[in-house]
Amino acid sequence: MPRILVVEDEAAIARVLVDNLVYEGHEAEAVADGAEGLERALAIKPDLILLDVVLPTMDGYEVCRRLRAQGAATPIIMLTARGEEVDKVLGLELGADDYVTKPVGVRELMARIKAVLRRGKPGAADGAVLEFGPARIDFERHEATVDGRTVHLSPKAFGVLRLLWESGGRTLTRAQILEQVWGYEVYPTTRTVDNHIAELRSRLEPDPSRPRYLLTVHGVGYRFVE
Amino acid sequence: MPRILVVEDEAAIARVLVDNLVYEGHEAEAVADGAEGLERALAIKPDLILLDVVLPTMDGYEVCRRLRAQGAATPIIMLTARGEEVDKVLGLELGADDYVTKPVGVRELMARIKAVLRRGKPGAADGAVLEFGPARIDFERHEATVDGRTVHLSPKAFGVLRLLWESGGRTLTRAQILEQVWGYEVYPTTRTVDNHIAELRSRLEPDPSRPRYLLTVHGVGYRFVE
DNA sequence: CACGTCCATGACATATCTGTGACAACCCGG
DNA sequence: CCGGGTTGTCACAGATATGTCATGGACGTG
Repeated sequence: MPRILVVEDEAAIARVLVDNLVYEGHEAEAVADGAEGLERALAIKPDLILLDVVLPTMDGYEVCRRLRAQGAATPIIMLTARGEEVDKVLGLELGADDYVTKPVGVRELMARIKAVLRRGKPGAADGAVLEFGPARIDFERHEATVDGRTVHLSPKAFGVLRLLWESGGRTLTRAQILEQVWGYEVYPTTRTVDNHIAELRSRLEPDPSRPRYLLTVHGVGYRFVE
Repeated sequence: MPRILVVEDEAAIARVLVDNLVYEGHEAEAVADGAEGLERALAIKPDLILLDVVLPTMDGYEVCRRLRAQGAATPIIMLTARGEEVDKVLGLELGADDYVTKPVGVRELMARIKAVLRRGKPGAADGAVLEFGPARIDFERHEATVDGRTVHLSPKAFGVLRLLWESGGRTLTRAQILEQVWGYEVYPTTRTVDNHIAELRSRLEPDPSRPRYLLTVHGVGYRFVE
């Protein structure tokens, strides 16, 4: 479960953010000033930081800079008031991964958080390449090859495979897969997942009728083993 | 240890840059205006100069031009705001070795610095020519030829192609392409990207209806393979 | 001011993806 | 070995995404 640190001095805003983050299934914690934010960030090593620019004791820019100076690669989304010097924020994106202007719709913010988290997933930056058997999948390039020949995979298939891979062998239910790959809004039938699994098998498994990597866990869901 | 001069008037950005450079094991120094930058560059003969375009007293273009006029071969990376006159930087043969648009990820910038330093001096011509199939694109000169015959490419098309090329085969979404080539202020429809891809294909691909180099990744975006 | 280039937009045709349902094959516990 | 629930497979049609083209406006030039 992604752990998110909110650094925001306005209590009302902080509360809204934390509530929503928790509702979305994240683990969220808020602190109210810059120095404390920096400290907590280093202590709990969150997966993402929502960082207000205007803060007591130390402003957001400074917190961001210091974190980076210490080599922290944690994704950071800066929160700026509208009309604030956007250029400054943008220039400073030399450290931040995204920025949003307040007031911001919660939904949009959550979407950006998802985007940043996904982007920062293990391997997203460098070699997001999965190899098993004769297959080789480069998620960065959206390219899949089997025995050197490129095979075509649909976007959804890529998504499912990536999720299963990133889950490191754990079994996921169809509902979990739908939630992760499709999103929270649209819920197709769980049978739909089967189809994409079938696609993956038929194109990647050496013997599609006898899956060796994309395994069915009867009564539960699917899992991927390298 | 490589010595790097940063010419950047916004203190916050300069600080971030210097911090990161030092963190990466370089020797870094920053000055805040153009005239001073020119002076320091001649005085300390750095191994690389990071040069902002917008500067007090003398803009980056001018600094670059004057340095070259004096025979300085120091590699220069220009920092421009997104969507700013990239053409100018590239086309005017100012003698810059690379350019990056702000905001830029620290990681990417450091990578480019490393690349430029490794490249040594011959720099300029080195990385700016793309050849694939019958096509040859010289980004320095804004010149494209197919089978020896010159073909015309619009500035935007050049930008798109260069971005895709520099992305080394990664798939970029239309939004990413817009962000990088157009800038963050103006957001044309994502369909606009399609048009420029179409232009590139119709002029560079041997068989425009069956693209071999400029590939579509359905549901995601585009990528370029040599 | 007329001209040409560049470029964003929209409409349309086409290609591709996706969800669904039906049925067969399968698994597993009685 | 049987039966109920689960999964594999397939084809189809609706939904989406993309290729393509024409239009008109913006801009710079002569």
